[in-house]
Amino acid sequence: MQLKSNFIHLQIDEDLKLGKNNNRVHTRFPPEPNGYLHIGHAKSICLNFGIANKFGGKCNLRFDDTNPSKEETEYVESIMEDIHWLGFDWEDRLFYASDYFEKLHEFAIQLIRNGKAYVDDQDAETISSQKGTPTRSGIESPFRNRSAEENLDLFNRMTAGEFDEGSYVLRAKIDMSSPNMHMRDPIIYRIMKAHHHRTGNKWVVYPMYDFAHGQSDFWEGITHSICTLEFEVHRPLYDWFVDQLQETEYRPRQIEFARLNLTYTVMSKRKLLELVKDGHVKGWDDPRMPTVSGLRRRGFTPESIRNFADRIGVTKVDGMIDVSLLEYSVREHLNKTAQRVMGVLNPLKVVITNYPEDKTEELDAINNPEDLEMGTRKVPFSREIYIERDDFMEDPPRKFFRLGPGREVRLRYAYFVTCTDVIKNNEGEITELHCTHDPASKGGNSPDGRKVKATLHWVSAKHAIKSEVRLYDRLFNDENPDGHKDVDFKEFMNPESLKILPDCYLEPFIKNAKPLDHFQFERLGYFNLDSDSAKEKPVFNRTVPLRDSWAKAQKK
RNA sequence: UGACCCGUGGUGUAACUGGCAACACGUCUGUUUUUGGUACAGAAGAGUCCAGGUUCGAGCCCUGGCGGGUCAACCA
Repeated sequence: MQLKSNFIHLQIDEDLKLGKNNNRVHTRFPPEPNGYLHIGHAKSICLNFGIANKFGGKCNLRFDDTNPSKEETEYVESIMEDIHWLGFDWEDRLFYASDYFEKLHEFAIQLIRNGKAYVDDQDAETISSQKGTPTRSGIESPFRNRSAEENLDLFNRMTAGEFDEGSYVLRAKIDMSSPNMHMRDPIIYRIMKAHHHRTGNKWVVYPMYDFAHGQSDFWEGITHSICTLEFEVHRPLYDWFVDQLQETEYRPRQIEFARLNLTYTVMSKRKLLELVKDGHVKGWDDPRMPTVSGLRRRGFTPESIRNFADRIGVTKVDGMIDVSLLEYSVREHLNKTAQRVMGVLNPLKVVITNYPEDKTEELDAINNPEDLEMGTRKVPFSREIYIERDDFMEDPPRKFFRLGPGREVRLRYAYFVTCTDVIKNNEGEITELHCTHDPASKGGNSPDGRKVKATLHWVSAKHAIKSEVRLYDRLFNDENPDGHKDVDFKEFMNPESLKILPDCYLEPFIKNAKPLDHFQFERLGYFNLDSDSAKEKPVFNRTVPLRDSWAKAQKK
């Protein structure tokens, strides 16, 4: 597929034209392993790996693991799985910021020697108060001007574990009166006596993001370091550190783009973690989550996510994308590829009164009208079947084309049937329908050329596979759940985001389904087999319903 | 009362070094159809935040406003 061009591609073109970095293009995707990847990360992954592809370059995977208190191996593993599933590969270029702890530490010492970094004894609160505000410049720390020797000694003792957490930090010596807060002597090393998922207890001092990121880029030979908009103000600091390292023409360049915002969803890892930890969803891969693992379990395909990422484009405009565009992308892909099958979600029994009791016929059904090469299958038909309750109305309104008393409709791939009787229980609820079929219409066409207005899906009662179907709706009822200053995003949770239908009937074909297999249940939507399935009871997730112009018309 | 960034149909993006605004989704109409799906055909919908300026000509360049976002974690 030809990827849409964007402003970053244009800038890279320009860099190439200028012959920068020996015409190399090298990007990286740098997740912090403190949570699962979400659709916003997918956008970034498609961007970074996509650039490597387009320009014949490379893209590294680098875990940004400089904060041991939040990072875990579980996250590392899920992230790698998700990237591969999305269809991208870092080959042999798997890195960690922690790979550079040694070099980073040496670099810090070099800065100290050059009088460009110093140890500060003050606590967090004091340092913060001296930082000033965006509109008022800061004041210098009383420890700012001690000697390189003293700084070196203190930093070594910090490293050796002689001090408590929070008692000392190492700061870059830049400019306390800079209009850019990030240049006001940023902290570059802090003491943390925490177990690191890779380096264990080797270190008690850890570099901050700003001190690790650009340097890691530099050492990996990254040419274009693409990140989200909120890091824009960090760029001067990124450049400042690179200035200290640069020894040849080679230089990485940071470019920022707008992160993805989707309607009716929250995207911050902190909030997603909260939903998981507090049990509002069943885990990171709950099919209602915007995580890659959640989307996968819900039945989204990598292709559809990649197409979505391409469709939404890449800019610096902080916008909000309608989830319906994501849904469109899956429908588009699944329409072309999904095996069709018939399944009844809200069953209503129908007895074909003029069909023999013991007879069963095997009818031919097309597996995918969009791809005839997928062939056909046999669907069993018998005297008792189930149809969708919504497909019958006792007193149908004008535009209702489906079954009603005395009406004739087609049962897909089977027969024309006419409703003769409506059976009710004592409460007046419809429990059963009696119909007659026209034997001449076998397969779904009448030789006399008679037309019917509707085609219904159905399942033979005695052959049906009973199964559970889970219907999902948006997790939040508000378009922008975390966009309200005074209301917690959880206030907007949709109590009906999950509806479980325990007694659905599916045609026998789905017996062979494997977890994650995609199907279109004809006239209903796209579904896939959930990992919760048991042999006796399969469980299907509804990925997304089909477009439904009847339902839409009804709303009016 | 600082710095940086952003401002094109309802939404998201286009418009190469200035040449009377294009595409996708959505919406609405029809056609086809053994899925009220898909496909196909067509329509409506912005004059590019505002005001000046440069120019034969500006969404693109300049100036000034207005609106929105980001930045004051020993998070990333």
